[in-house]
Amino acid sequence: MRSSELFYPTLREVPSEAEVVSHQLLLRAGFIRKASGGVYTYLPLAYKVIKKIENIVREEMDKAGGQEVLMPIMQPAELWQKSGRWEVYGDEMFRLQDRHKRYFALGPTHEEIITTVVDGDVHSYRDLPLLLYQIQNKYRDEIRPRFGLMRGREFIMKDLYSFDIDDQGLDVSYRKMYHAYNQIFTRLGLDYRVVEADSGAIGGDESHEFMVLADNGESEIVYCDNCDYAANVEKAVCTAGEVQQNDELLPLEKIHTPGQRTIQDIADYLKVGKDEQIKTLMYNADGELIAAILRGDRELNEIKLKNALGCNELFMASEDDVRISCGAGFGSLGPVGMDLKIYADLEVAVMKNFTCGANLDDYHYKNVNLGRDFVPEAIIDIRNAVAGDPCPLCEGQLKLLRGIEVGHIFKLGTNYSDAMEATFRDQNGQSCPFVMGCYGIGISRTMAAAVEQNNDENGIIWPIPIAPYHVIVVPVNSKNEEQTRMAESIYQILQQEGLEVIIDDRDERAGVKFKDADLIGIPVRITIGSKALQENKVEVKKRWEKEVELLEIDKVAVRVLEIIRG
RNA sequence: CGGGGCGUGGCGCAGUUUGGGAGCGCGUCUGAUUUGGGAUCAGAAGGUCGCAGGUUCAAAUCCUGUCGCCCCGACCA
Repeated sequence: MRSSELFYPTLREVPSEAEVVSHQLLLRAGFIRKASGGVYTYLPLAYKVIKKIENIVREEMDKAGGQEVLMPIMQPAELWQKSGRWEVYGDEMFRLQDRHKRYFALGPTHEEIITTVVDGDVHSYRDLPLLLYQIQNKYRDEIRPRFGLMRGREFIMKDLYSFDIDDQGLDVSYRKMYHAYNQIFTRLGLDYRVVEADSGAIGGDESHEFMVLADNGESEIVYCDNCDYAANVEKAVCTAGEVQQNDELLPLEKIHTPGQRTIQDIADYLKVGKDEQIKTLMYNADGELIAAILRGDRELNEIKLKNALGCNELFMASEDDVRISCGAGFGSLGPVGMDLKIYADLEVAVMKNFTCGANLDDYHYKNVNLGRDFVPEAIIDIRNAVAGDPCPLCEGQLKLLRGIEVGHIFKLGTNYSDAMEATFRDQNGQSCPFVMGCYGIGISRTMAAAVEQNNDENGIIWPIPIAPYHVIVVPVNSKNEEQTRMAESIYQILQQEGLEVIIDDRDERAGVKFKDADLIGIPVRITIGSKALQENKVEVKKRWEKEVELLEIDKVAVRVLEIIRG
């Protein structure tokens, strides 16, 4: 491809709307343009990358026994009403009406459709397992689209749905996908981790997320420095820690603490450590007010609390509600004498003589002890894991990383097939619901994640497997015929070797060409300049290294192939 | 939806406080000189100041409404 003909409008300045580096670079390098919030056009370079990612995904899905289908984006409301998700999905689903006023959804996902199709034509256990997948646009009216392609309202996704006879079958399908996903992200050339995940609203008992590591990723993950354990912080198992054994229980003491509201306030005022206090958080769980207590320096994990309570809706209570039932405001709450259900974090059970609010404004208790001064409804794991926590599996310590969730695999079980009444006949002629799994990869997000992980101050550094082109040939001076001729010749040779090549044939100064080549992130650059050319040599430079190699012209193709093909 | 901010040539911004000439840098076009890291000089084109009302002799500027965008929070691949 000739630069002069390639449509890649690069920008010198950063568009002000872009905050994160992947968004900035994809805009600056002429990969994407915005149509509307969270909706983008993929220009030629971006679409090449997308297709490369898709093809790697496609190959691994096929290898794992998947069959590709294409499903409607516009889906009738009835299907969603049947599964119950027409209501559940709420404002996040795009809805539209046809001329007959019939409702449709723009598919945010395709469980309903695929389950209906399979139910219609798969009637026997003999036809299972069945693995069907699609790669296409999906739509979610995100509360807040952001970070360019990272969280769009229209995005490209691969979803595979597995249909099995029973849980054992699902285990097999799940493991196939787990393996395929590892193959995929390895082949994409990305640094990633698999973590145990919360399966969220979709339900199911096992779930893993595939995280591309990036410093400013949206998700926090913990991993063990000694074993294979890794989990989303939402899911990471926390342990109780050591009991403070030799401390005696001291008598409860009520202390006047005027104006002291926060954990920090009390730490300063009473000279007690944050880890010697407990905080009391009030939640509304399906309409019932409950208290969650944990060590003063810890953060509550709402997902863990929600899972433990088994409730549908969980949100922080208003201060007014709290005052009515506890008699005090947020800064002075505590479990002692509280008339609500109290859920204590595991750590609270091993603390002794701690400090907390007294349910009376401007008063706190000292030397509170669980069991003696109050009895919780349950003692459970409800805090966020932090770096330095003990690994739940071994003697190691947990470390913290940030990542971008690019893949997520779920065991759905019979949640959808039950709702959709999708069944087959087993060996005994019994009608059974399909046992399902669902396995997603955010294709467009993966492109953004790749940029997020691979860039420097000059631009993108594409991993070779997904680079839009392998090589860019740059004659330094476009007016120099000898250089131009040599550039054209190398361009031809490399193409004949099956490489994807750009030749920068524009009448631009060398600086402009170098800047653009770096910005769009082509892995290998071949520079043809006068000095080297006199010795019959050209420069080969890898995008991710500073050094250049001076090579005889007839050695260039071999060297480039070596770099690209490994 | 709550909080904050922004809409002015393609991009980045000033001008709005205190109403009266629509400006700057980059980019684009023409010509010349340049050619190893986003050149220089000379010239040129390009804007309903997001949109709709209102106030005023006069509105980018003041008022009301509305649309869009960005950031923080709850949601998620």
